[in-house]
Formats: sequence, structure tokens, C-alpha cells
Amino acid sequence: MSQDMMRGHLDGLVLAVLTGGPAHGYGLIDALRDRSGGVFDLPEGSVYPALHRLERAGLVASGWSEAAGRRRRVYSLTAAGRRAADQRRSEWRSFSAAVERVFGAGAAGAASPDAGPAVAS
Amino acid sequence: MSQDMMRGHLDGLVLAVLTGGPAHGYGLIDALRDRSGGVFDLPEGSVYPALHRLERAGLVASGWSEAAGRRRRVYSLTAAGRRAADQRRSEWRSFSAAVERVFGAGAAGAASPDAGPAVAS
DNA sequence: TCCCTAAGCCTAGGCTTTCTAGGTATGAGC
DNA sequence: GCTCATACCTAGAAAGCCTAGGCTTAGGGA
Repeated sequence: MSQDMMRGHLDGLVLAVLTGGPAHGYGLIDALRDRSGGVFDLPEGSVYPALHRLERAGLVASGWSEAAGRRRRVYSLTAAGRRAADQRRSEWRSFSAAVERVFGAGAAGAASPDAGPAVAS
Repeated sequence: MSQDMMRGHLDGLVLAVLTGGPAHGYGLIDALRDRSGGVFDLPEGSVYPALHRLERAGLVASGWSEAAGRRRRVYSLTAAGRRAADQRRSEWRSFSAAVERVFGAGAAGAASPDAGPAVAS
């Protein structure tokens, strides 16, 4: 898997996880790994900056909590964040459907030898 | 649509179009716009560098042709390019399925108020 | 006691890729 | 002659993710 397929999708994925409830950074990495079936194993250097970016944008809010002697910064969605999560999901569906059409059309073209070139003059 | 959702996917899409037959740069832009239902309307400054990158990588080969007095550089897949196209498509499927799981899980979690936080301590 | 690992947080810098914004040239239509 | 569409190209900026570190506390093993 090409690593920067994530580009432009990470924020949406983080928002999607937070839709299920508050989380802290480290746990968010675990959640993304689990829910993606091991496909997304993101380094902390990707996730923490993303969370800070989302907080600056007003889409998530954070607070400190203490658990087992360890400090944790817990992030949760704001109202704007919930709206953004919905929008990101629908943008993803549109993007994904478009990619699927391109891949599908390419394969179909290749399957019919008499169809001529993909792009007419 | 966030424009750099394309990151890391453009090469695969270009290869997919070329799977259907040779194409030149300008026509490739049209093909991507048509097949994606208008979602992908890429500027030339994205496509030409991508084609040159793919050519340097040995995945496409190019040759000049003349049509209606206009010179065209026509790109076609090499054998390695065909293999790469297959691989990109399967990487896309894996990526797409993973994203879908994350979005799906997030929505499911939000639907059950008693489920507790998304990420257990 | 000392060391290593895991859980947690963070940042600086680099790399890659895409877009913006330009440039060139030909042919067709007005 | 002018403009528009076709067709190619490039330099530089912008953005986002990853690499590679650094910090702390807790717990287990030797």
C-alpha cells in the first residue's frame, strides 16, 4: 500500500472514529488499526499533528484526563466537527465512486479488443 | 471535494485509463473527467508531470504522432505498466474497503448511545 | 538496582505530490 | 487580426504525511 494514499483522507477518518465517542491519540491509532483490519497503522507523527490541526479548525475539542497515573489528552467532536464528519463521509463516497468508475471503465475497455483506443482522437 | 484527496491515487487512475488503450495528455484529462462523471477535472499541470513521472519509472512509453496538424505525444502502457495498473487497482480496493470499514464503524457507534466511548481505556 | 518495554504525549525537518500560473504553438471561426 | 480550443511544457508554491527523534511514568525481568 502506497503510504500517501492517506493524503486528504486522514482528517475524515479521525473524525469518523470520534463520531463513535471521545478518544485519546494513542487509542485513536489503535482504533484505526482495528477498524481498518490492520490496513491503517499510522505513526504518531501523523495522528498528533492531525488532531492539533482539527482542534485549530474548531472541529474537535480536547481536555486532559488521568488514567492509571498517565495523563491523556481526550478529544471529542464539536458540533462543527459532527457536521464536518458527515461532509467528509459524503465526499469520500463521491470520490470513491468516481475512482471505481475509472477503474471499472479501464478494465472494461481492455476486455474488448475491438473497442479501439480509450481516448478517441 | 478536497483537491488533494487525489494524492497517491492519480498515478493509478492514469494507468487505469491507459489500460483501455493509448492516449495523449489532453485526451487523458477528458477521459478522466468523463469516466468519473465530472468529479475529476484535473489541470494540465497535474497530468503532464504525472505522465513524465510514470515514463521515468518505465510504466508508460511515449511516441509522437501528428493529427490535424497538431503534434501529440501518445502514451501507452509497458508490460511493467500493466502489472503496476493491476497492483494499483488491488491496492485501491484494499484501501477503499478499509476506509469504508472505518466510516461504517464510526456511524454504527454513534447510533447506539449506550455503547460508551469509541476507544476503551 | 538497572534496564527494557509499553503507554502516552510532542515537534522539527524533509519528501513527495499536486496545483497555480505562467509560457509556447497551431488551426478554426468570426 | 482576434479569440478560442487544442496541445504541449515548466517553475515555484503549498500542503500533508512520515521519519526520527525527545520527553515522562509504570511495570516486569535479571
